[in-house]
Amino acid sequence: MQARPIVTVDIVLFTVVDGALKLALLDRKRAPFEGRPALIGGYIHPDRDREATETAHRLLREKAGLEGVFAEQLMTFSGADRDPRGWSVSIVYYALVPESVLAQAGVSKDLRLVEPGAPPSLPFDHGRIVSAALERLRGKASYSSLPAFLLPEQFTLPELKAAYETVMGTPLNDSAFRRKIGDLGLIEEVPEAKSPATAARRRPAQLYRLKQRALVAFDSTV
Amino acid sequence: MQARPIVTVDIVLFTVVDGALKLALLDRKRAPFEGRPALIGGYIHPDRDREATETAHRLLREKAGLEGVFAEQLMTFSGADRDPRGWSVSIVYYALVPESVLAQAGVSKDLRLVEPGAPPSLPFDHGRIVSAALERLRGKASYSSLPAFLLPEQFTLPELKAAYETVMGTPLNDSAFRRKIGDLGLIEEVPEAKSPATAARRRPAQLYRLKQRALVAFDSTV
DNA sequence: ACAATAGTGTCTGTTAGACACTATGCC
DNA sequence: GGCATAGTGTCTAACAGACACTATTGT
Repeated sequence: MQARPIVTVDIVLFTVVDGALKLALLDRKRAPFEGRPALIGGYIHPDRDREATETAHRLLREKAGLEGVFAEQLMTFSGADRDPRGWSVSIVYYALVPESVLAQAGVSKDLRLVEPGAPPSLPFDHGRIVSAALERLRGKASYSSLPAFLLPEQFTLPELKAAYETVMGTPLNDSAFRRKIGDLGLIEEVPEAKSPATAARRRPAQLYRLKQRALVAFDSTV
Repeated sequence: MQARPIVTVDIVLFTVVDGALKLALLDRKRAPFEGRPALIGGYIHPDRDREATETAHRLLREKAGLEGVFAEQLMTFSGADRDPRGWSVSIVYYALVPESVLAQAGVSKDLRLVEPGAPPSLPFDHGRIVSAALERLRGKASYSSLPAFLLPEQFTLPELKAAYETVMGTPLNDSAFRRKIGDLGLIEEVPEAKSPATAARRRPAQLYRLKQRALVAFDSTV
């Protein structure tokens, strides 16, 4: 029997701050590359994780203090050269979290938010992984309600539109956006709920949330 | 340090026979599930494979006698319960091969071609894997030249259209199909080449092939 | 000439973007 | 009333499906 490869899970964690997409990194606590910012990652614990998805959520909890975050498998990177410890496999997830959640108590203050398009030089093949995650996020955003996971549980359509624009990097047409969102049928009105008409704002907006089935849909694959 | 999971690569191999999509299975040579038909699979050999994609191609070569087949990563399945040998990770690829290649000398005669929509009961979680592969194939076919990999290197537009229809399971409009294929820009005419006007056929058709860049595009991810 | 398949042109209904318009709140 | 943001209605241009038409071969 051959030696088995090392198996890890890595997470490309995205959020939106001030209308800009950000990538969350953590400084590595151990060799190799100790002290350098890198994707959130760790070993699979066969005795604690029933599945790699559980590893991903455990890592988000233990390393970042994040609970119940949206995460989906991106793809698996492998090879002899990507990790100095030897032949390795990394099952990579991408995750989306609202900025408001990052501000909550219990969430790691060590998370570094960087520009995902031009991140600092990253260890392993994490640079390539981030590129692949960005591409997937953009590709999938346009025909799904993915960007909603960057917002609080309840959100207005203008907020959702801004989240799409941030992810895609291009402005959208307002009425076309509303039509499309309606056609997708993934979100629903929160009855009787209007956004607070805060300070500079004027007319309050209708609040929406993801339909339950939309959440379920995202548990399965691609 | 924890025990490492078992790491395997499995391949969902598709072909088209008489206008019907088929899934190729191999009888397992070893326990567990010895003798039962299953996906083509095997261990990563860290000393021989530089990358999981190389494992996939090596398995296609060693177990099925297939060389240079189109293969792309689908996703990774993992967990404590999917393999009786213990906590396991399977990096799954799907592959497309023309029927003509399966008929060549050197290709394993043990390949069993079955209906992918209703395959025999499969060991491990291979049933779920096949469903996911079918879904991906259908989802991706419509905006790519994927079905061309089910055809010989040179093919006519009517053949390509038939391949699309087989994969998608629905008839397509002819002129719309030609427009779309042209817009995608993934195939090119083979200069001066017409299909032979065989027996029952009348007017010969222009031959096409995938552009080189289309082949490259498929090496990267989703 | 005719049968059969390859390939093109055009008509039409649907959809996405542009943009002007109305609606609702605070001051 | 004025201003800012929310939300709607409508016009138009691009596109996909339908389908009739032309083109090219073997017999």
